[in-house]
Amino acid sequence: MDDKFLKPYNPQACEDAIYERWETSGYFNPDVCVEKGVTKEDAEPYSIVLPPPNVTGVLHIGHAAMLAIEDILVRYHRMNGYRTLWIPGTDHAAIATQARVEKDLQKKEKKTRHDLGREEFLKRVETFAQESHNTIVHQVRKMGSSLDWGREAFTLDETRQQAVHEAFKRFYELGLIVRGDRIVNWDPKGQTVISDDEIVYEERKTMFYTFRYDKDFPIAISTTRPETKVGDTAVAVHPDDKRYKEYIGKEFDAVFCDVPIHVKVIADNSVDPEFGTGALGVTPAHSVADADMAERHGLPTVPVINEYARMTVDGHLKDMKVNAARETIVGWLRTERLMEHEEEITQNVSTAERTGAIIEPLPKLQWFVAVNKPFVLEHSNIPSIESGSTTTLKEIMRASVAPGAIHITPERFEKTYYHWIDNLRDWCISRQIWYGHRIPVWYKGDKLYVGTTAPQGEKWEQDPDTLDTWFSSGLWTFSTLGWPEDTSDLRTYHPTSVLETGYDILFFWIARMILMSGALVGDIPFRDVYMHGLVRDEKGRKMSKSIGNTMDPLDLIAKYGADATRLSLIIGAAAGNDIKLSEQRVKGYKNFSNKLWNISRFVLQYADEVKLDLKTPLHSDDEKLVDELCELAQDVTADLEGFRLYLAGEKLYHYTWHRFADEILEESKAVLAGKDETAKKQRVRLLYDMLVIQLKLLHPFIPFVTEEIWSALPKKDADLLMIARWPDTK
RNA sequence: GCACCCUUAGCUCAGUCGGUUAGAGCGCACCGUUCACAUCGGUGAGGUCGCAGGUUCGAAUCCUGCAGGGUGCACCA
Repeated sequence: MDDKFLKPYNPQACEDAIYERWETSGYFNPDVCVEKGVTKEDAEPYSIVLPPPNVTGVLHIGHAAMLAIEDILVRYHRMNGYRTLWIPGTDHAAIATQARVEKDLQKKEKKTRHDLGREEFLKRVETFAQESHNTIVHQVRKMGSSLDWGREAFTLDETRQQAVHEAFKRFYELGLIVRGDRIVNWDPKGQTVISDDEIVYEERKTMFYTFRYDKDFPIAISTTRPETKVGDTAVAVHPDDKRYKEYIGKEFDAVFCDVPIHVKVIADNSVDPEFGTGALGVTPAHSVADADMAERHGLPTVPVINEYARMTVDGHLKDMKVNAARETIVGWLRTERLMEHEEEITQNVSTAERTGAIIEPLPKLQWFVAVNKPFVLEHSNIPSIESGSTTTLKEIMRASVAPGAIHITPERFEKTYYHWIDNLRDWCISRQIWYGHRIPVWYKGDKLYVGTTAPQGEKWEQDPDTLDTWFSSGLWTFSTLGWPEDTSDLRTYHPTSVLETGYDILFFWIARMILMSGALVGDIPFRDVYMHGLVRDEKGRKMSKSIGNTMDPLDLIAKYGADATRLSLIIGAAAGNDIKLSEQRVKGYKNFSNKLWNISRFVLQYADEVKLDLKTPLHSDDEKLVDELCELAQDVTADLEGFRLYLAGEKLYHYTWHRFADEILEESKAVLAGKDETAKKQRVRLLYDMLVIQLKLLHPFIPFVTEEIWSALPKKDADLLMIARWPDTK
């Protein structure tokens, strides 16, 4: 027996060396596995792309959970002989990374990005991104992740750049990317457009004012934003509202707080006659709903607020911030005795997720992905969409999540997904930031060129904007496999097997990958979606820096080992359910590693003593014990296939500790201390076999300690446990 | 407003989509320990499965309603 068993298991002393052994073995790469006969060339492929962590800093505990889950799936399939590929990568996270660097710049040098200029600023961001990348990759290795590092990708590297340009070009040619002057969500603090999904609604108390534009105006209107009323071009009422019927179609002039306005009274079904006065001022330039109404009625659009959330009208409101303008107008309404009613209401205010600023809806010329526009999908493997048929991106998204295509675990998220699709509007993809994929469009006068490289000839100016970061991450399942080239990786590993991620990112990312893959590859991007929950603190609060309750995965690994950290994130975490993590839990699982260590010590000690011989027949009474373990193996296998990792982990934990150690080993002591040499040999062979099976079953969950024990086994069917055969469950 | 989820032991949660006396971990109480392991072992207490109905031979599990908690989407000016 190896002397190392005389001391308690010490993860810190073993883990790095074990990872090194795995990595140099080359088995993380399926091609090597085929080469060395670990798996067959025609074996079924199994692939996962790692959801790329943002290069904004360090990994958090949620990433650790993600890595643990995916590594379990990957190791399990590798041990089952699949050609198993898990691709690593990182995400440039355009807006988040840029914001992070800008913040540092402001803090340390008191400079803005404009002080440095585009080129110099981008260099800074790239340096930061590189450092951040290195930290992340180190952390990912620490978790024991069996990723094929030779295939590592970055959402902003050269290969992915090509994929992005190609994708943009194809979408443009299909008419799915359009440029338009539409109302967008403008973040006045970040000075960029953001998508609907980057908005967070916050409940706030606001005053709700009811007033008239001027003394002679026949209809009173209500609003929470009086400052936008200088941009009104209509008053809308319900067509059946008797109170206002006589005014429909009439036009009025008024001077509203020093600003001359011209409004027409229109009838529109979207107006709720019960709400407020039943009449609303229509501001086509600063409200999406009003813009829709303006389009229906052919109303003019009068912008009155600019990108800095200041008023653009003439008169004494000019250049005022919107809040100040609101106060001025409210004061004016009161003195003029135009105010009829004021009350406090709670309202959902749209704020930018990244900066916290209140969103200002503004009309801007931007690029959009048209989700409802029909186009011909040349080639399709998506059920219910035939090759060459006319469809829409929305239809692709809907049809892709269905029996025979993508299955989401837990299933309830499928409903949430459909619900979201139904409410989906065109996706604004241009951003006024510098870090990211520059939009592959060039302008010269009124000419426009869309291509993967700059056009020939002089004086072409590239669009200064960059793409929404989700545009490039949407391509992730196939851009990592070499698309748009027709690579063997792409043919073999796409669609990928599973996409595993947190449920908070279902719409941002999953829906977009389905959209991209459907339109560009004509196929689903993955067969299964597995969603894990949020890791919360022991009181159930979200972990956040401001509360100070974050847990650093590297700290936990340093204290308790990667295996314990992994188990604590798996057991008790059913799909889609949040998990409450406390350090005590992690500590408990460290004890488990040591328990397994001591079990091994006990068995190996006797294996030495009786000169273990695997040809020794089992005692007939003992077959029941083997059957019982096989039943467990069957159970665990079924749980892994069904994504019930928490159950599989718990069953193994329980069996090893409370059945195998507490009962089977305890009962064995009498035999092993006895004088019947044959019985002893039989019992040792039994225990050894059972230990080997347990090590294999436990390996995906706690790879380090099992591999470390494996290296000390006198007899085994593989050099490394990571490529040993999964126990035959029959 | 629309939709989804949750409510089971003191705490955190399972209960694999109807089937015998409802389980685990932690915690608690008591006992034990000359050795694989104190990073231990044994024993035990503890549950009207949120509430009220219904379906069924049988319900923690299915249906309806109610109460409390949470999440997503939309949003009325």
